[in-house]
Amino acid sequence: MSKQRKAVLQVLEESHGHLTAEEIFFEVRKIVPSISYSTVYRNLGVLSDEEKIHKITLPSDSDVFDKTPSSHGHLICKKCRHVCDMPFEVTENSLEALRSQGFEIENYCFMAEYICKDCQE
Amino acid sequence: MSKQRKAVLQVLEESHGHLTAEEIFFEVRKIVPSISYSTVYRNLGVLSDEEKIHKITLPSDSDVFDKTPSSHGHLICKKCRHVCDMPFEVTENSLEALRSQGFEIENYCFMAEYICKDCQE
DNA sequence: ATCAGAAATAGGAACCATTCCTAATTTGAA
DNA sequence: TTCAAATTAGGAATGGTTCCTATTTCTGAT
Repeated sequence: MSKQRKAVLQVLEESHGHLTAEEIFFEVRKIVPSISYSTVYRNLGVLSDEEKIHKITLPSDSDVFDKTPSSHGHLICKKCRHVCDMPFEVTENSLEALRSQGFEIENYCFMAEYICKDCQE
Repeated sequence: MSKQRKAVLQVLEESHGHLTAEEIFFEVRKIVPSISYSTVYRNLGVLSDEEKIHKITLPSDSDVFDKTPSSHGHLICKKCRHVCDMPFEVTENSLEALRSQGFEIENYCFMAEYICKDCQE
């Protein structure tokens, strides 16, 4: 694994979990200053394909990359756009319901907007 | 309501329900041949704001516009990219579970990839 | 019916996150 | 060590969507 790819993975794993490509780019530059944007994107793609990380496409926002490789739901604050994970059982129950109706789900994206505690003032 | 906006709404309502802006543009041109792309987009935006239609952002695909105005889940075929609605109870149950955990959901997007019957050969 | 202001339009430029291209460099297996 | 395969940096290109502007079309009060 190239030092660039290693650095991309490291930044994501040492983060709180959800970063945009831009955030990753600026963090990785602290480790590999010469790295280019395209290398960050390519490695995020490779790492997603290898299922070491997970790409999340949010409506009207940049993609976000998640250190947890499997699909799971996300909650995003309508005001500050901060992303957090949805409780595991919620999505698990939905998938179970879909499976029982004959839909073999291979991958999914469940994103819900709410207003987080910090923004509720 | 301008004839352009009326035509955009009409095309969507007479469709099976899920069309991209491009598909809408070409259909609407049969009714109002002079219409421009920007007018289609602007009106899709206005109609979404007025909650007469609903915009769906799909990972790695163009946005899709839905004649059903409220949020609901979607199933998209991994091969042919055809979109259909998720059974209502599935998403309703998930939202209920989130609400019971204190998350007041205002809007959501639930999209699951599967392989539809036609593509399963 | 008239006319002023408001709303909407067509067309095209701009935006911007992401992908693609290419020549040069690095990697790792034998 | 060697050499093909993989990867890189940098920048150009892409493409869906939004924005800009001058012009046209409504609207409704007189």
